[in-house]
Amino acid sequence: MGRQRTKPAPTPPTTTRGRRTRDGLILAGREILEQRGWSAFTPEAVAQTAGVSYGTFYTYFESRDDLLHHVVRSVAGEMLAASLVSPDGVDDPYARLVESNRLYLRAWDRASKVLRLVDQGAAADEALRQIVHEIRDFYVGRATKGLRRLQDAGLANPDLDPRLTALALGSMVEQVAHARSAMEEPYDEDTVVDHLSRLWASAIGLQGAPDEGWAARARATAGTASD
Amino acid sequence: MGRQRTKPAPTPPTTTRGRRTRDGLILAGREILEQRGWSAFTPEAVAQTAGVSYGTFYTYFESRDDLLHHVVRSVAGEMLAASLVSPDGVDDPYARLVESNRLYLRAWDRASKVLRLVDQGAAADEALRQIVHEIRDFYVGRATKGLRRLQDAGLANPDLDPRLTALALGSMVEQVAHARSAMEEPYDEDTVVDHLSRLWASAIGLQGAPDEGWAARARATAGTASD
Amino acid sequence: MGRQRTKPAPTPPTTTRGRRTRDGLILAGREILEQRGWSAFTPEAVAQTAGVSYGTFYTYFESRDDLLHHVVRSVAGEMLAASLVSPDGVDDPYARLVESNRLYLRAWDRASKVLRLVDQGAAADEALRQIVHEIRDFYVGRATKGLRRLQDAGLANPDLDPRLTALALGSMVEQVAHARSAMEEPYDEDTVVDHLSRLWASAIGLQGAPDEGWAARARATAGTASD
Amino acid sequence: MGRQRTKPAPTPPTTTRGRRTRDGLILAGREILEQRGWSAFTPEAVAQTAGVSYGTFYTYFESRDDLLHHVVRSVAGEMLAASLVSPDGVDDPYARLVESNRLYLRAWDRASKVLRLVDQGAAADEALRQIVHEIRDFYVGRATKGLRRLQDAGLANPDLDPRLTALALGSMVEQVAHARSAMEEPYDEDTVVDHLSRLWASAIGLQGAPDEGWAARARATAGTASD
DNA sequence: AATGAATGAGGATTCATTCAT
DNA sequence: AATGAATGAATCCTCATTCAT
Repeated sequence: MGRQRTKPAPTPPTTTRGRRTRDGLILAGREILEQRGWSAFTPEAVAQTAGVSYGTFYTYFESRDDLLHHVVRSVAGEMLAASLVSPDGVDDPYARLVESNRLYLRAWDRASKVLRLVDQGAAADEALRQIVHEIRDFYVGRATKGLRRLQDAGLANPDLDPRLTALALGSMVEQVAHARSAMEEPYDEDTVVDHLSRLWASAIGLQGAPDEGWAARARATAGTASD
Repeated sequence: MGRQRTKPAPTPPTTTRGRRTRDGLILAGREILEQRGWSAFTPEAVAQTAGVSYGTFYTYFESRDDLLHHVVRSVAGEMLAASLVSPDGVDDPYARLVESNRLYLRAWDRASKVLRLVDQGAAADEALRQIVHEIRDFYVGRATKGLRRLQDAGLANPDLDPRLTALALGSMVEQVAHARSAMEEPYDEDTVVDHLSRLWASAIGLQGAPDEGWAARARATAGTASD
Repeated sequence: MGRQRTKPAPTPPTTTRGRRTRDGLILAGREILEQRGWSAFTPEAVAQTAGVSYGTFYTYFESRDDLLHHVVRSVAGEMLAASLVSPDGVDDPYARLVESNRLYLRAWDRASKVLRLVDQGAAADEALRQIVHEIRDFYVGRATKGLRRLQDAGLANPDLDPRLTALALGSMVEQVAHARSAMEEPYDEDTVVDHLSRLWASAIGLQGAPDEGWAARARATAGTASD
Repeated sequence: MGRQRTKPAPTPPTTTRGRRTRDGLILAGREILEQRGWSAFTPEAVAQTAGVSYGTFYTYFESRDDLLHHVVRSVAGEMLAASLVSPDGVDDPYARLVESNRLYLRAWDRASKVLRLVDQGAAADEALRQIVHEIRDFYVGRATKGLRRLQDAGLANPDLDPRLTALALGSMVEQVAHARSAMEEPYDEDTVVDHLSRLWASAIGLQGAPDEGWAARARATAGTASD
């Protein structure tokens, strides 16, 4: 009796061809967001980039926002993948830090463009903003735990609030990743990872980190000089 | 013959009332950008928020992008003001670092929302993106010079690339400012400034910084323990 | 904090010009519905018929359905007006019946096209269908009361269910009005009103109605014949 | 040269299975029109309701309008069947009237939804509207002939125009059928048929009809009262 | 200066129909 | 004969901007 009024809600494709088209659209959408920004993210542009016709877009997505959801989820998935890879096989804390920073730098590099659009309120969708927050929380949470472990082991400065410190140093990585991708002549990845890791290590007073020696030498020199 | 002027090309207001209306529009535009994002930044919404009628908007601004220019310039001005205030009267490097971080934290807090929109390519206007880059450059440039001076004075780790380090630590402050303003229960400002400053100081190995002692003590303890 | 997401909801015009434009759109919409049916009822066609530009439509109406609401309300208003005019000053029940039928014939004539579209589910809007039902109910309700009064006064057949009878005879008027307007060569109004009234009167056995004599004469004749 | 055929032009199904699928689609189309209106009458919805896949629709029908044709023809067929059943075996005019009204009430009940859609100009197809007119004409024509016969036999009021009267009373039946099917708690069929028949009979002054006596009694009473 | 109505190009979405499998 | 993905013209709606008062 009651009349149906909800849109058919595009069904997931059943055939291989369908899945390929759909994935192509998501990928195209992501590329457009990354390279040309929100204002270029139109169904028409996405369809064209994916090499399909205009209406095909709506065979797979309810709306432009629906595609955005899928793109964001795809990006979020990559970020989380970067977190999980982080190898526990390595013993040396500094080496692990370097590895972790490299992964995150890469992950944020690709992700930040898309995630910030959402953050900026491009789409008026609370659920999306939630996803972005969760990613940051996950990232910071991981770093917080790592720092706390080091502090407990007496390998890092115990006077730092682990969470706030993790937030600050994680922020550093995120924003550097973003800034780097906007540069005309970006710093070389190794250089950036090296610096970020050394700064991070020194900031938390990590025992056995590369720049650890400098302070001692400096004090020694200063002592000599002042004598 | 006579010059053909399609558009009246809004003249700067001559009366006090005019100036007040104009400033009100700029302020309204800024508030909307900060609180509701780019998609809410419509001439109609701005006019309504400023409490004037729809058409009045175009009495003062050529276009929506024109207003955006003014908003961005206003924000940029605040950022630069924060830089200039930076007190040279203080002698202690760490104290100056704290003061500087506090000012930037505040400045980025307000500015980041607006500047990132531009960064995101909200407006297809190269000139605007230029302004944003200049602000960042100015900020990083200042920090770079400061760091170099410290290195030259033997007060900071000379093995760090000054520019990349300044970029990284400046990024930390910027992103923390942004993250803080998005939090439900933000950290208290003093706490944040304190942590950022200590992390910054430790990261560059600043002589005489609060956490300097920890490394020595840790080594001593470690030495004792291993004996 | 919460972001606003409801459409501005077009404000009623404040100026005379605005009101004129708005009324023109409603009128144009009604004419299109009456003359060219639902499928021709597009914002573009309405605007063009009203002699205004495309976008002006949306200055006054949220959507095509919004305009339909206004059109239906306007039609409904006319139907009700027809009911209220019905003169109580006339004493003779049959004369009043004729007057009433004439008014309803005219009212249904114009209204039926529009109201049936709604009835047919052109717009998926329950509220509209409700309005149509209310009009019919009002009409039938009036006729029901009139019949009951006549029955109580001994002037109409008391064996008839007043409501069902009112529904049936009212239906007759409505459908005749509709059928007439669809004819190539419609019956003349006076003829139709005369017939409807006589049929209605005879159907309820109204005392003093024009055809009352026939039955008696017929019986008399029949009697004579059979004699 | 060879005939160019853009479209395969659906052939009538040769297999039993094919016929069943085709009939299922027509039935599904009809149900959708009756229950959910014109706007829900999409090839997709029809196919889904019939339980076949999307593209199968076009295996059997050239277009949506093609299916509509078939549905209308099916409905029209039922209406005509109702007319033909009308039993000439019954002698009593009133009894025949009752039987006829019952059949038409049922037939219009189902048919009116679909036929009115066409009438409303849902499909921009003149041929369809023609079919609807023919049905009404047939119906009214039958009633006209019946009435004329009664008048000639001295059994009905000869002062009524047979065609206009048939139109009016037929309209009554049609519209009551339609109104009844839209009611929450419809009147019971027997009650409706009884009332429609009595009203019809009284309206034409049918000799020997149930309410005939009332007028005489009323006059008698009135006479007595006035004495 | 101020107002608010008017404009129309641009963008999102629908859906009848076609096509490859 | 059946399937469901692909197509794109047609349509609804938005909103930056212009204009008459």
